[in-house]
Amino acid sequence: MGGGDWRPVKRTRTFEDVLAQIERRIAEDGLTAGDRLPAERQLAEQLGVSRSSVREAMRVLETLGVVSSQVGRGPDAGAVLISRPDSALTDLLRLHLGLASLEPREVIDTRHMIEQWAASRAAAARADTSALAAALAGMDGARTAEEFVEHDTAFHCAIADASGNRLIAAIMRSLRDSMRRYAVEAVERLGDTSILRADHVRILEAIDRGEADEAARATSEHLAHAYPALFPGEH
Amino acid sequence: MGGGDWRPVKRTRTFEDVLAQIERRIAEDGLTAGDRLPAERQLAEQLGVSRSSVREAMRVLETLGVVSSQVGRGPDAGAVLISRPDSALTDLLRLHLGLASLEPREVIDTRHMIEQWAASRAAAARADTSALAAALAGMDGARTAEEFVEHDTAFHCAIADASGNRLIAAIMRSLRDSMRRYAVEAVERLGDTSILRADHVRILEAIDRGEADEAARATSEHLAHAYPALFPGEH
DNA sequence: ACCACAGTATGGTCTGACCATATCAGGGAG
DNA sequence: CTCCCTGATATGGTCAGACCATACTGTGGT
Repeated sequence: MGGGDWRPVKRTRTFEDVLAQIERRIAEDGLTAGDRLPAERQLAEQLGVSRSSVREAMRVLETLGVVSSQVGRGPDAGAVLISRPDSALTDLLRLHLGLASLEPREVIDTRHMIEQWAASRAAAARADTSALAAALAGMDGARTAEEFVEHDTAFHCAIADASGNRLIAAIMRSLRDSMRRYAVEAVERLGDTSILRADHVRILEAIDRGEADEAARATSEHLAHAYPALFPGEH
Repeated sequence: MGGGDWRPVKRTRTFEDVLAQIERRIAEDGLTAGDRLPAERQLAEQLGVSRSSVREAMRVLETLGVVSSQVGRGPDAGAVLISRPDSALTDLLRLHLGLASLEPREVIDTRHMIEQWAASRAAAARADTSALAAALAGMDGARTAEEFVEHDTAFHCAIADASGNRLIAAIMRSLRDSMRRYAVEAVERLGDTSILRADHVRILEAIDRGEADEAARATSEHLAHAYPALFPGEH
């Protein structure tokens, strides 16, 4: 073990270099959603790497919800910058739940925290509640548990949207997506959803009146009602 | 344009099939962190696809913090299942911040929400505070802004860890990582960090005494102190 | 018992080819 | 002139095969 001045020939993989270059270009050129990246073959030539490496970098960016690749020709073809953190977060949560490295309880608690915060914020900002009302109406017309959960999800995501924080909204949407299966089971187990409906109305009205504390409280109690159905074994 | 029974030859890309297969295998075989996936060539042969497609799937899983690839030979080589949502979240946030699809304010608010919740939870659970104390000591010995922020980050992440929710902790870590640059600038702008230190002591003691509300309040006020330095332009 | 060295399985990269798709550019029919 | 058909073309998606660097494994010699 000689001196400490050893230097690795190569620390980063080629596709990581490509990623760094693309990220640098995004920052320097001020690219935003909607702008196009060079074609794969072109990018490979520009950076002096193979197309495979460029493709692997593209896959990473696509996974992170930063680009969308379209085949064909024309203005819409190629790699276009987008901004869709939602699906990336959803995939991330789903996989880590599958690996049992995250427990449902942790996801539920996170959702509780977010939702309470969002409801309070939405009320304070006197946000528009038409989306919430529409989701509520959808829940009334639901004929199956799946359909009910669909509109329930829309309701709760609408609250997150109304908070005005897109990061919160994206996390909320991902949490709901990754928990969808559990939610459907819970609704089926519950049977009567009238209590949930009353909760929703209370939340909506609190936001409508701009009562932040009441909105947070109503949300918290609503989730307390829903929890036993989600965790039938616990108490 | 004949009848409507047209069937697409292929709706999903090959690497997406591979991803689905791997995910299915994880679920069915109950694989968890530490288990190994088959080698790329072997997987390609098993699934009847090219190695490139397998590699692209691997890149996705790696991006999501689900596998780690090691070259060479032996028990530690190959694709090993891991569970590291942190880096994936960090990359996601950093890129979307760079795309200007997320504003710093949204990240800051999210952090505020999380930290308040975590402090309250940690206090309620009477969590061990030795990690917090250690981080606090590190801040006292810090000679540069970078060093200070380093230990400050450790302090706040320790609170998130103490909440017992790994998802929250992962989000917290990612938020801090993606905001590191701003934090360093803020500390340099602030100069005197004695106020921050007093805040930290107050938070730590509240958690130590199990006073959840006081812990949340102290955290909130601490962040209120730090905000002006983060957004010097606003008021 | 130890060590040096060839063997080998692994991921990382490159090349070149072919396919499917979607637009684009012309040319012919009306 | 307009409309539609058709071939050219640019794009991502996939494949096959090769080579390299790395890191363990086993073997044979000391």
